[in-house]
Amino acid sequence: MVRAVSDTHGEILAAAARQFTVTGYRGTSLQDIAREVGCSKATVLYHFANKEALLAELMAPAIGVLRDLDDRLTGLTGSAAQEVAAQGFVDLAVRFRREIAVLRGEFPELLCQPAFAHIQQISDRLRDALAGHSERPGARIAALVLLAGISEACGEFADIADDDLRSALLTLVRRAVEPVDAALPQQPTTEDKDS
Amino acid sequence: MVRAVSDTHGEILAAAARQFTVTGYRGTSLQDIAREVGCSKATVLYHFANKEALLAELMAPAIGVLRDLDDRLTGLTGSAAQEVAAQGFVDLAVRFRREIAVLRGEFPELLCQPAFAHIQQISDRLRDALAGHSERPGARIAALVLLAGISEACGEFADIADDDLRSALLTLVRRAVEPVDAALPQQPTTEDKDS
DNA sequence: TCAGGGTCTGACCGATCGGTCAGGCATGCT
DNA sequence: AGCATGCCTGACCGATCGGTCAGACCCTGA
Repeated sequence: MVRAVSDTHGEILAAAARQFTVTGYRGTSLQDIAREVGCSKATVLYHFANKEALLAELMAPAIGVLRDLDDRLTGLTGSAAQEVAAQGFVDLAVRFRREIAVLRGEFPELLCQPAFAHIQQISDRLRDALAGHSERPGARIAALVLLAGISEACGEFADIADDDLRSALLTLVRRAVEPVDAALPQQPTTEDKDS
Repeated sequence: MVRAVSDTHGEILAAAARQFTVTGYRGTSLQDIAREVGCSKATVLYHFANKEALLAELMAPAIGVLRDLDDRLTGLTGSAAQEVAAQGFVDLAVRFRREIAVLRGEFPELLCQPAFAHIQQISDRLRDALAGHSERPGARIAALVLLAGISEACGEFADIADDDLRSALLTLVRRAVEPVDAALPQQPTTEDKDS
């Protein structure tokens, strides 16, 4: 039967999402969330086992998409990996701007928790793919800067439509990433690494 | 008289720098810092008025250089502003990787405090300069992503020499930034949304 | 009518936070 | 000797954190 008389669970989730994006995970207390919802802190902890579980449920969709992207990257190398990584990550960042913004600055601590332990490895693989699996410092630096910058920045463009932001970010990434294939005729680098 | 028998003040500063970069400002307690130094928490608060003062003294050199860069940007427009902003910020980011990493994720809250209130405005001007003072969303997005990404990423390259990191970042920025002059001033923009 | 389960709450807990304070302990000056 | 000063500390404070718990308040089905 329809039980939508009061969707407290959903309201808590929504309030947490709002506040996490503004003040961060650690910077938001269960009290703050309860106050916005208009319930008690105990009610928040009735609907969610603990604060971490609240965050986990909030991030679940984004993490699912991230995992899908990770799967699609397996086996790809060179510019193919770069293009899939670029498109996939930009799309993910745009769609889940808010969720990504939640993690702003709290990655190191959050990744230690079991619920998010695997994200570090996925994002490492994503960075490698965006660098075309190149070992050149320039490629690795560019990939890291782009991933970090997009994660950090996409939360600030709440006023830009998804499609516009996506195309702008995609052209930026394509322009900024070191082309791994086309770089070969350019110049022989000091160390020769073939992929 | 040289009284360098025990430079507790400096030791506290060094320990705070180390811990802030690892666990962040909020994530590091005065107790943690005192433990690493080998003194009591009260000693930390004897040498520094409060936790914020500790952070302020830690960031002072970086903030000074940032202010200098801001001064050098006044009056510059177009590609000249872009180039000065790029060189200045990359140099600053490389020299003060650790200090910048401290602010990771705590910008919104820290900038509310009076000691750091002006940084937001400076970084806004820096972003505008890197965008060549263009109003195009693409230029603004690229500038923001680059600034955020470099800030976020430069702390992770502790193993790369300053000169190498600087040149890599500079080529990345020059490649990624939207050239403002090449698009010639006031183009009728036959197609601005279409791509 | 009553039993029972889902929902919600105030009161409370231990831990930790940043910060205060009175005083101990050297050292150097008069 | 007496005193001042700089450095340091343990004990303590109020506030806040995440989390627990017994019980109140529905609503529904028997």
